[in-house]
Amino acid sequence: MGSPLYISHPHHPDTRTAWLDEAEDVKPPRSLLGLPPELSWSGVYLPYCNRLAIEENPWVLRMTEAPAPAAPPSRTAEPGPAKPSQAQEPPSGMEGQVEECCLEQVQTMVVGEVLKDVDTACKLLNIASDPLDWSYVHVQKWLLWTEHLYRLPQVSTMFQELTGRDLCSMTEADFRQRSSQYGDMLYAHLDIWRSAAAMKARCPPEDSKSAADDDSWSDVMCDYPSQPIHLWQFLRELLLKPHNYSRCIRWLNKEKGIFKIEDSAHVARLWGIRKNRPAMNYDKLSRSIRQYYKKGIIRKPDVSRRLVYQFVKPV
DNA sequence: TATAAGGAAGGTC
DNA sequence: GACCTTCCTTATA
Repeated sequence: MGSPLYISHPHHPDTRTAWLDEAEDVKPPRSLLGLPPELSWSGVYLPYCNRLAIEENPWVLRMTEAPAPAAPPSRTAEPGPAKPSQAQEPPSGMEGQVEECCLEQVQTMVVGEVLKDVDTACKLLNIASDPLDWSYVHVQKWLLWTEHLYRLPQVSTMFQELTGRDLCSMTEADFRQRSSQYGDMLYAHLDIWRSAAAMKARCPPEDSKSAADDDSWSDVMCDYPSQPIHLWQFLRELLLKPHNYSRCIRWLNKEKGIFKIEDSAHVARLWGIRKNRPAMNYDKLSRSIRQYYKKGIIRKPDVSRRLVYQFVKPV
C-alpha cells in the first residue's frame, strides 16, 4: 500500500482522535450541519466518510501524505497540531512504537473506508471518482447524492451548468456564495472526493483494488462491464454494502436471498438518482421488481410479507 | 393509506 | 426485443 494518509485539523488537534474514538453513532455539532432543532439525530443517516466530512465541517478537512515511515513517532503532516498523547507522559521504546503502529493502522483503516465509500458512490452513480472528469450531468448527480446523504434542501440548482473542473476551480467562498448555508459543507465533501481521487491515482492498481474491494461488489460490477445497470443488480449492490445501506435495505436471509426494503422511498430515490429519473418512487420501482417475477430473477418469498422479496438465485 | 399485483403503452438502447 | 418507466385499476392488510 502507498503512503498512509494523515488526517489533521489545522485548529482543533483533538478532533481527529475525537472521531476516531467515537462509536458508530457519531454526532457532529448540530450547528455545523445547520440542522433544525426538530430534526432528531435518528433521522440523520450518514455513511462513514460523510460523517467524517460533516464532523470537520465547516472547517477544512486536510488529507495530506504522512512523512516517510522512518519519521519520528510525533510526526505530523504540518506543524502545529499536537496529538493528545503528547499532552500526557510521552510513550517511549516499545510502548511508543506499538502506539504509533496502532495509530497508523487506524489511520490506514479510516482512509480505506473513505476510499471505499467514495468508490461505492461512484459505482452507484456511475460517475468517475475524479471530480475533474465530471460532466454537467455528473456534477448534478453528485449534488443530488450529497443532498440525499446529508438530507439537505435542494442545493443542486445553485450549481447548475458546472462541470467537475469548474467545481474544482471554485474556492470555499465561491461555494458559500452559491449556497450560504451549505456551501462550506459541499466544499468539504468535494475536497474529500478530490483527495480520494488523488490517493487512487498515486496508489498502485493492486493497492487501490484492495482498498476498495472488501466483498463481491467489484465482482458484480465486473460481471457487467460498461452495461447499463439492472435494477436487480442495483439492489444487490445496496445489499452488499450493509455498512452504508442497511437502514434502507437489508438481508433477512442472505443464504436464501431474502431481503427487506426498510425504507421504500429511500431506495426508490437512490434508484432514481442512479437512473436519472427524478420522478422515481416505490410504486414504479416495485413495478419493475414485479417484472422480474416472470423472468425468474426475483420473487416474493413463500411467506409473503410487505416489502420483502427474494432473489431466485441467492448471492 | 401503503403495498401488492399486473395490464397497457411508451421510451431508450 | 430487452428493460425499464409511467400510468392505471383492483385487491388487501
